[in-house]
Amino acid sequence: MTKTGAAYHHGDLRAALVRAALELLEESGASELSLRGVARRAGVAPSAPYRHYPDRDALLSAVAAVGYRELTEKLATAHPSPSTPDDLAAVAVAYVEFARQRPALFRVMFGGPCDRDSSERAAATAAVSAYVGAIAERAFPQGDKEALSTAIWALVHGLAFLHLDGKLDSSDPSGVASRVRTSVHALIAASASLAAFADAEPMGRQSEDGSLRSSPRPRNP
Amino acid sequence: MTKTGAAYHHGDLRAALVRAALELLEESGASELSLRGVARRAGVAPSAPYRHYPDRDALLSAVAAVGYRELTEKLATAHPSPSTPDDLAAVAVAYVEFARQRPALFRVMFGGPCDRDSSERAAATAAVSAYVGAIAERAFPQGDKEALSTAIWALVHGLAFLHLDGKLDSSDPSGVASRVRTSVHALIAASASLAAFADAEPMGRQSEDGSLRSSPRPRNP
DNA sequence: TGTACATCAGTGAACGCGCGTTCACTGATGTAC
DNA sequence: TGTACATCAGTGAACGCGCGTTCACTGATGTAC
Repeated sequence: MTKTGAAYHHGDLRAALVRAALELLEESGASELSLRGVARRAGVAPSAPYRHYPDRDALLSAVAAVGYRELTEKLATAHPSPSTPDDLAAVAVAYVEFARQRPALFRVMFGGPCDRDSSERAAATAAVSAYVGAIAERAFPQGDKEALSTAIWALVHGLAFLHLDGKLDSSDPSGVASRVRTSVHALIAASASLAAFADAEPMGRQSEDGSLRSSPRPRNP
Repeated sequence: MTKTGAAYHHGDLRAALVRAALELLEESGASELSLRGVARRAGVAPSAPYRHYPDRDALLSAVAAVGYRELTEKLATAHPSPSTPDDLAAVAVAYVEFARQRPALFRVMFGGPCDRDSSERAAATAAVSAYVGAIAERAFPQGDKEALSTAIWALVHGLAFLHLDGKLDSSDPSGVASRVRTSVHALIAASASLAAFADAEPMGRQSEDGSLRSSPRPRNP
């Protein structure tokens, strides 16, 4: 196992290929990856990858899986256990930032159908879902958690794509961030008001504003 | 101008190519379009399209432009001038439905960067934006309209993509629709409560915010 | 410790393919007189 | 109304390209004795 230098036996070509693919995505900005291109980048014959991946799709799935893991990490770094709206907004900003900083990778992760996929990729996707779900669980202690976590994920995901596609101006990072924060706060406000009504019944003011519950629960005496 | 049959001179190859491309997208489900494939489908030599489009990208942009127009139409059909949350939700459902029914076209429209594009495409994109903006204008008469319209667009766009990518289950159309409705209502609720606070006059009934009531409205004695 | 050998992880040539684009061409159309 | 001719909108062969994948191969590694 030669640690340094390119020996005949590479050592860990499997991982090196994924690394090479990530580099290409990072550099080119284009999300099309060719097996040959990746092999070239890894300094290896075009046929070498077939020792480690049955075909191109398998390699791509491995790349996507790494992307999911890194995204999850980035979100966790933004805030390890978000509970306030500000915390949540910070996580949302991190999500969109990830998409903007690594658009090609993001497209590999989310740009295409995911069927008949590698279990590695499926697992990594599930992890992201679970993570978002957990966040929502904490942030929306009452209310229709599933609906709210879906909504917030979709909101953030949509913001990411609209910026990526140039539908929203993303030339100014801080502008992007504040747009994300504003949107998230708007969505959370709903949950907050619901919570307020749920907890604090006395609340004479605009009580009928309770009309706004997304899933009308008659939790009221 | 031979109306029927394939003469040497096609008549309106320009439009026929776009039509052929749309058909291919519809049938294959894949969003990759090749110029040669489109020409083949239109029953024409591979070089013929060059009479009408400078290159492949130009044709793709034309296709995307048609997609934008059709999307706008579909939204308008869902509700010509949405003002209540239910109206808005109906439009949102139409948006996601469009994505689900024509995933490949949707990807052509939103799947890639949009820079240096045909003016035709840019104009069509702008039209969608404007349309969404106008809806938001009506639906959120007070409050930060721009933020809210961005948020709602992103929410819906994200829902569309997550379903497309299999991140959310889209096997049951009515399930999808109700998920969309719930999410939209949740977001709108925020706007309503914010508006209520903003106006925060003594506030007997929230009479003037008429447009914002979500469906289960007057549930109060 | 040294040798024989199986297995592993690469090589590199070759395959067939479809692609975008170009080019010289030609058939059809429309216009001027 | 009929003819000459320019222009338009196609054809089809050809270009070079990079792709995914296969195959027989070979160098390096590790294991059994």
